Amino acid sequence: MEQESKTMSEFNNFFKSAFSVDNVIFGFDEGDLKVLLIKRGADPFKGMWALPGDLVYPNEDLNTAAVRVLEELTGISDVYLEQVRAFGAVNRHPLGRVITIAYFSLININKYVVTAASFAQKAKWHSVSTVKDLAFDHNQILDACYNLLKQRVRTRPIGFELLPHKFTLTALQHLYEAILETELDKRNFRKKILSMNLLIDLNETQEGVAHRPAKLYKFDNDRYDKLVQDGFNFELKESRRKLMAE
Amino acid sequence: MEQESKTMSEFNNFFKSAFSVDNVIFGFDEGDLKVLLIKRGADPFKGMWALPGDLVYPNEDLNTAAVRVLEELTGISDVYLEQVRAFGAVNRHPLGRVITIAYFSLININKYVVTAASFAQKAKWHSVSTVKDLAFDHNQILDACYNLLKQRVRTRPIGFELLPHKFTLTALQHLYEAILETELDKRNFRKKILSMNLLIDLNETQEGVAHRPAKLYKFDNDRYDKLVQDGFNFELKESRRKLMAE
DNA sequence: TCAAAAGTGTTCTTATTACACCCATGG
DNA sequence: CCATGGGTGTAATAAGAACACTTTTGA
Repeated sequence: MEQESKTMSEFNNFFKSAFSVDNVIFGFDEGDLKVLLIKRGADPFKGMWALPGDLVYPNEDLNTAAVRVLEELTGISDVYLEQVRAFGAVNRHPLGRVITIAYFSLININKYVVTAASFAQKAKWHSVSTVKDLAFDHNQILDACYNLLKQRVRTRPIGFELLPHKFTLTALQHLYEAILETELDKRNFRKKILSMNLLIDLNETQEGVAHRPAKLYKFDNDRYDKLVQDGFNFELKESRRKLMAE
Repeated sequence: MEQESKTMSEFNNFFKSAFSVDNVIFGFDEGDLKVLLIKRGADPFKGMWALPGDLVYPNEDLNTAAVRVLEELTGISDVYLEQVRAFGAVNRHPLGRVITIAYFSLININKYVVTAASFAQKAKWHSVSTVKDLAFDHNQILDACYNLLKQRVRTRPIGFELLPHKFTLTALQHLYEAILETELDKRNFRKKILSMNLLIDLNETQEGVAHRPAKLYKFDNDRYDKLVQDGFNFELKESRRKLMAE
């Protein structure tokens, strides 16, 4: 950062801008990857769907602001949250120079509670695959966040963040298939996932399903924390059968 | 982005902040990964080394500002440049609320020309491995950029950006070894690199070296552009011998 | 003729892929 | 007893890793 050569008045000119955070909140439901959007109640872009976000308070860290936006809207905190990048095109905001820092977060959609904020802002889950025409540059932001999610999910075991505490291997596979927009081979998927020893077999099964009940697992946080230090790999490949068929 | 519920005066309060870009400019010389730093001539942090950066002009895109900083300092434009992320801790800048957007760029160090700006700012190349005690939060920024570089270099063929137009396979291997801080097996490295068909054999050799002269290659941009569309993989692994020896 | 780096293949091991049938439950 | 999804193993292929000697040049 370098402003030595600027006069004080020049320097002050720069302080006419603001920054915001926008949060791409992902959830998983009915075999489908969802994103939480709000309907704008005022101009600009009144009536359009937009990513939840807010201006960052003068004495607030960026991450804190992103957590706050999430918490006010969903009632949830303590979730997976990651900064993606800044979006700062000059004309991205009609009311002034506002750059935004994009985050994505992964929540277990069942924990979502309708808060006053989400009610007032008409928050609603949308299938990621069908979202279009968002306010501001939010389509671009969503694309960037979704692309990073695809990459992350192949290289870090963060998919679990989108599922309930107890889940079946089939649910996990469907989650990966939804995020990666591909099909995975069931046996290879299970072999790979189980060989990582990141799942704990709960010795419980589903109840009330009209077929053989599946075993339930939970994610092994302790073991994961240990593995993280070595930078282990967590890579998933798609079934070639489906690729050939295309 | 959401500021519907704020009054105009509240809204204006937010416009008391500024943003900057900081650019981690990497070069490669004498088998060593370098970063271009400037010595600060004024407070805050007078006399300390810092990343080159500047406040973003009110009518300037973030990327444009990053390119400008690079060009003013080095005389070079049209290089590999990528945004890393924003750094926005409340107290990261002593003079006010200034968030910064970090970029990294890769330049062929031989193309670097000492500009008036770089002279005035006492710009100097430092070995990345020995940098310490930078101004502001620039150590943190450098770390983040270096980590992303390590990842990028394993998955995208961008290493060539740091080399002269014509280079030897050994030079390329040394570059990768310097960036990844590891040793690579010569035969496996060559096999892998050549099997990608991203290098063009120039049918030329080094001159004036006191040993068997190496063949010169250049990067095949056209072929790379074609491959990019499929999202091909470009992965390098280190020699296990060295890992075992540790 | 020596020093210094260039160049080159094969074997072993590990990881990935393809693939099909029986099992347990509820209705 | 049927429909539905759960659960399992093996063989073939591909990719990665280990490893050592000969070649070419300038000094």
